[in-house]
Amino acid sequence: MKFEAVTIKDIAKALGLSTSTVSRALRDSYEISPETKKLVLEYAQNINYRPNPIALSLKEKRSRSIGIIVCEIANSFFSQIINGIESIAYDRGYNVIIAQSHESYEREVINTQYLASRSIDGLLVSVSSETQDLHHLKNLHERGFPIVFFDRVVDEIDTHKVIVDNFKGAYEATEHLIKSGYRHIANLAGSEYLSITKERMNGYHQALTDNGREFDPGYVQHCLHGGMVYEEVESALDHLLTLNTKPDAILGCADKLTTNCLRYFKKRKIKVPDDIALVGFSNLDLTDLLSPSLTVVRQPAFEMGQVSTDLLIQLIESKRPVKDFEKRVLPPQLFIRESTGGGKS
Amino acid sequence: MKFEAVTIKDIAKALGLSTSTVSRALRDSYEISPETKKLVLEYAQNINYRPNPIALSLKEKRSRSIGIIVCEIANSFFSQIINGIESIAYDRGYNVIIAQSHESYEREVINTQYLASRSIDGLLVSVSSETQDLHHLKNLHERGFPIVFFDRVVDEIDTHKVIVDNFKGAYEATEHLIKSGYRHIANLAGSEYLSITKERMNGYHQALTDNGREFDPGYVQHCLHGGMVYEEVESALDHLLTLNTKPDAILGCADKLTTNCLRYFKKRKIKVPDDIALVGFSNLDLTDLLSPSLTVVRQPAFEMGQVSTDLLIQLIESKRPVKDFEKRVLPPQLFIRESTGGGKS
DNA sequence: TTTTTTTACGCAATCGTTCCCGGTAACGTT
DNA sequence: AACGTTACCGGGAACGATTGCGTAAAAAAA
Repeated sequence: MKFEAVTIKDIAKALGLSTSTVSRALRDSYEISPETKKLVLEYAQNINYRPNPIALSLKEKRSRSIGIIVCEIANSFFSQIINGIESIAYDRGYNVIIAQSHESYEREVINTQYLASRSIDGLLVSVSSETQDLHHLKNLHERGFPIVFFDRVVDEIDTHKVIVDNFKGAYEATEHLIKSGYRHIANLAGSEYLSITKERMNGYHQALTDNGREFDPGYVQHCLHGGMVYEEVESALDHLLTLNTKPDAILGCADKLTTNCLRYFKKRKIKVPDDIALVGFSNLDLTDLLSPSLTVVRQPAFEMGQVSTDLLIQLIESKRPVKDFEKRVLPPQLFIRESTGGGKS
Repeated sequence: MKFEAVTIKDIAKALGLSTSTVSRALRDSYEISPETKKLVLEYAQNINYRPNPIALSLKEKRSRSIGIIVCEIANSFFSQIINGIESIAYDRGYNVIIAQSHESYEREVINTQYLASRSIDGLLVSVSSETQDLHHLKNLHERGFPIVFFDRVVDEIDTHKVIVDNFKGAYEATEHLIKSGYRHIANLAGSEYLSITKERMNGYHQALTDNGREFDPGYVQHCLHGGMVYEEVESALDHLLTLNTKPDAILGCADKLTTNCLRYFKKRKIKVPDDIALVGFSNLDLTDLLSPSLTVVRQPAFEMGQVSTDLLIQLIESKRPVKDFEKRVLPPQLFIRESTGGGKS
């Protein structure tokens, strides 16, 4: 079942003109008389002519679309980022194609190749939890393909990057726990390969030492898939809760890590914050409605999407190769609620 | 900064062949000798040749991509649907382009036109809350453009449709409330224009009358933007709670309607389910973690995405115009939890 | 040896659009 | 009258790939 669109040729034929003339008339060229222009424009309007973007892409060697690679769109943080990306991209006349890795390295590679072969003009990437090897992206980057990393960035590739101050976020969250009187703070961390995991780990570490606590590696548990797999969280917590001195507070370093942690506690009837406190990185819109309401580090996701897209489009539209790359750091925000014994709200 | 891809011409030149030969060799045509094939294939492999999909699209008059129009991807129900769509689409070699209406009719129209002009092969649509006029879609449909509606469907356009049994979902939820002893059940409904609103309304109505209750229109409050705007929910609830006989239970007919309802109760310190019970349509993954845990009608979102995509691709790949359209109805599922006085879980 | 068939490849058109050329009027300048 | 300008428009190549058709050489059949 095909769908026949009207082309510039149809207009030319109908009006007894050449395609060149029609094309120029439509683009308002000075070489075309006002009468002809009017004629063409009106006719085009009538039959609802739309230029074929495929043909344009072929000619201009650009598709005016950008690819996004994220782990999961069913994740508030990333869907908010995508909204930010969209808001800028559409304004600047770019289309957006989203691909999900579902935290799988393999799918990330496939998606990258797929998007690259779809002749997109640039790529916005947040790598998967599993990703260590970066050849799939390095390859593109070396051939001059515009890439911007956001949130989960990588050191090995030199290009624009947009992140939040994960160090600060984790630092403040940890310090808040300490100031609230918690003594044994565990870190439920994501994949060790991720930049965000390391940065948050450092913030956690620093907050501990700055406040005269010692950093105990035994209190750190990594979940490779960042909480996507409940069993990973379960076994991490099982481990933490069998330690000699059980932690009395937990820092959840990702959205699903935090909510699954809460789910675990609920299942075991462990009271938060009475038995154990919980603070987590989360961009969910309803952490205030959870039981108990969650103290969270919230990230400016929408803004992150906007900034990344702006940088990417700069890269795409730059006449000559860009060599000076920047790293934008956005501030996170701590919301104190019941799960750390904080105020109701 | 452009990115030069290797073309079939480059291969032809390098190997001293014509482009036709190279093309045929790559497509494994019988007209090409085994040696030439091997030569071409190996060289193509070496320089990492990928056929230009834009050129292919132009030639074949199809882009192997489908458009999706939803109100919001930052909504579990829709992001789950999108995952379902993706899972089928990618398997069948289709790309997916997502556009959000944000419940705005205007943006829906713009997005439709945008997608249509992007030469997508078909469209998967769930209309916005505001949508009444359907010219933008009718237009395409009449010109033979493949469209499949899901969730929020429209009567005026005859094509494949995939929905859940909203009547049943609302009926069972309402009946559950009645059986649980609630006497005055209000309906916090979405936009009056939406099919799902009407169907759920009917289920609610029928459950009341089947159980010897009378249907009181005063207990029905519509929110045009389906809970996206908190103030709409607020004023609806304000109204309901000033009635002479206040409702003692509420049926929230959309995800955000339900969560914002809960937010309202929390703000006013209204106890659920003691002061008032709440059951809602929701596909959130953490309704079990809310305070109180929510009794919900859950919809098979992923499956809905799969079925819709399958039908759309059938439409796209059908040789002749399809005249026989089907309406698939998927079953919803009721999960009973604390918010209606139900079991812990 | 001649004719026919097969094999293996190239030429050129095509998809929709843009844009470099080139061409032809009409008009103005010397 | 001869030439230069300007205004306006068309021809055709190009973008990357596919494909129907034509054809040379090689192989098979006569």
